[in-house]
Amino acid sequence: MAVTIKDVAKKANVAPSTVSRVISDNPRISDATKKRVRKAMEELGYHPNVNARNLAIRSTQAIGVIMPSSAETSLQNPFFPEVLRGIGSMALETGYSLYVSTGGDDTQSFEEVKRMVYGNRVDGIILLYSRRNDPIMNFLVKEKFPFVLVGKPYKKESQITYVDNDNIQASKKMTEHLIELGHRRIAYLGGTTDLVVTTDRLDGYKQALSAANIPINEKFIIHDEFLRSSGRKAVEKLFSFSEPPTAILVADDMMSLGVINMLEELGIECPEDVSITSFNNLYLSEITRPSLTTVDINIYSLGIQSAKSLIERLKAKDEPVKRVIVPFEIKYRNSTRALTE
Amino acid sequence: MAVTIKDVAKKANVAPSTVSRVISDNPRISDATKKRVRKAMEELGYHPNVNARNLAIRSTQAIGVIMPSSAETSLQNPFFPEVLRGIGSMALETGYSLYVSTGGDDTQSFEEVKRMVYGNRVDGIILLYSRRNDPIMNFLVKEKFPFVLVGKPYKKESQITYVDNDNIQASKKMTEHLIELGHRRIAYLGGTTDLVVTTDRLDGYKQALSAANIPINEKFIIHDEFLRSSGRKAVEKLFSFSEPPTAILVADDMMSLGVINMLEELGIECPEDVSITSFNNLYLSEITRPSLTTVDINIYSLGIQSAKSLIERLKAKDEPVKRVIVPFEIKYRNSTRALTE
DNA sequence: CTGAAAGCGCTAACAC
DNA sequence: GTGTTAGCGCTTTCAG
Repeated sequence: MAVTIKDVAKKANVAPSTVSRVISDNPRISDATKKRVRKAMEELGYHPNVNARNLAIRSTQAIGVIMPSSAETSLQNPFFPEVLRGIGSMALETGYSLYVSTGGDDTQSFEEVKRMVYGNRVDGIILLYSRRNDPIMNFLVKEKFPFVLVGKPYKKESQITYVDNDNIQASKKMTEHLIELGHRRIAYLGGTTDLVVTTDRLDGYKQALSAANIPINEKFIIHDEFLRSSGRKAVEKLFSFSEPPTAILVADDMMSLGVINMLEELGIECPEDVSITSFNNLYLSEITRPSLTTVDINIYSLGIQSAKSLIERLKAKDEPVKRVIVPFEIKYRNSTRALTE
Repeated sequence: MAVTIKDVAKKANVAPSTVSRVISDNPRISDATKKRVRKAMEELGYHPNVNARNLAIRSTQAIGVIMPSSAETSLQNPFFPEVLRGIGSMALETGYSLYVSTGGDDTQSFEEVKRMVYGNRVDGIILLYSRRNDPIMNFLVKEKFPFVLVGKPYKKESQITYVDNDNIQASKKMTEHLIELGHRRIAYLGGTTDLVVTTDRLDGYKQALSAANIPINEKFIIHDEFLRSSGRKAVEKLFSFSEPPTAILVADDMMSLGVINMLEELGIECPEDVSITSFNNLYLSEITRPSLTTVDINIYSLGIQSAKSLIERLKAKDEPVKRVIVPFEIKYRNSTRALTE
């Protein structure tokens, strides 16, 4: 087997405990022996065994990251690698490792989480999505296991540390923008209503309409899986009305791509015939045609902040529950235009 | 602390070793005691401590996944979540966990790998990219640490287990398709030549041209970061020739998006003015406009196979080095058309 | 300042 | 079939 702390101890003529202290840079060790021990470590090519260490200190220096169950095509959404990048960079900086669960179906996802929690694999967890009545989140809460949520909790908001954008506000601002451009018939296309982010964005939309005294037309509000053809019917229907929308607020960049594509098949051009606004500011929203007017939600920063909050909590058990709101910024591009009729 | 194997042993009136045997479902334990022990575990809410187990068996049941250093925008490429999904599903099935390194810069990436390897954090590693003279791969080879590569090794091919498509063939086929469509002036746009996949696809392109007796025009071969504006100059130049290309073989779907976008800004339409073929068949290649004629490289399967190969290797130390070639399939869509002039 | 020794929770001979 | 007993490699009192 590999070289252990004992080998180093022997070579440096000290006790294993001394070596251990050198590793953790304990100030009570004389510089002389420190130097000697380090030299021995060097020569032997010693590297501490993390497992043994973790067992002894009952911690793992690892955090678990839970993606939504991959049944959904959602995983192809570049949102995830991007948060991961943020989380990863913070983890690196603080010496934590990343354990990732990519899901499978809901049951498997849950199993993975149990393994992480019960098996002492990770010290804390970051949940990359928020939906109502999520069994995993309920489990984490029940077990009092440290975790932070990326997104807004469906309930028990005050008891859960989470990192989110102000999606209601962002959506409201975006809708107001459309209104300023002269649009009145504005539709909302969102994904599954299970996700809190979807309903938040819907709320913002409604608020803006109400504030502008535009009646809310329930027929203009559609929830569907727009990535697949199933969404086509919905879009077709939307434009079969005698007074179809002149603008659409779409809840996600990937979805927008799909919607624009469907529209084109129906002979409806964006932005000429209909303006589209979107969310997330994925890299591709800039290079798609038309480039998307979209809300930059700062995905990377969501990752950074969530990792930061979790790690703070792990270091100080009594760290208070907190909410971190990452600012958003609207990117004005070419998928919207003023209504001139 | 949590409930341990001893607690269960006591409660079930057996020795800890018996409990351990029940956990691993050792056939030498009578069904009666098995039942009794399981009941005790149930009642106590016992879950084995993975760290302790790992320490005892000197293994971690975890595999490390190394992404390219995230300096590159490449991480926003949905390729990664998709392989991850494949790897994850295989890992789940076999009881392995996933450790992910998201990079940071090259140095940090390397550090992470060392931590994984030396710290005994993972049993094996999957490298998600292949480039020439990659220090990480060299390190892994030198340390004789079990790993598999997604992509083709730059050298020492016979000593490294890897999972890849036949990119040369795929590229050749695609180029032939363009030739059949009547194109003669075909350009190749690829990413950094560091990546083996880039050069493989270039090779296939060249082979097809040569086979068709079309001289290779070096001015038609461009390597650049097409995601950013830097690529624009290259594209502009390409179309400033008196005889510009009528078709372009682009090495990646995301890149194709960017290229089509640039072309449009130059007033060049796809497929009317220029045909474009692409690689990867990301989900978005179907919903972009025009939808992309692209090579489906079966990303998910690349993930599955790489995990499978690694795990086989981990289970049998003497498992031979192997090469797995995942089949590709060309998806014919709307970014290409026959040349009629 | 440093050493000795007792664990952390589990597995794996080796007995019986 | 099941119990006993050493470890796995590291940390951490407690002495000195």
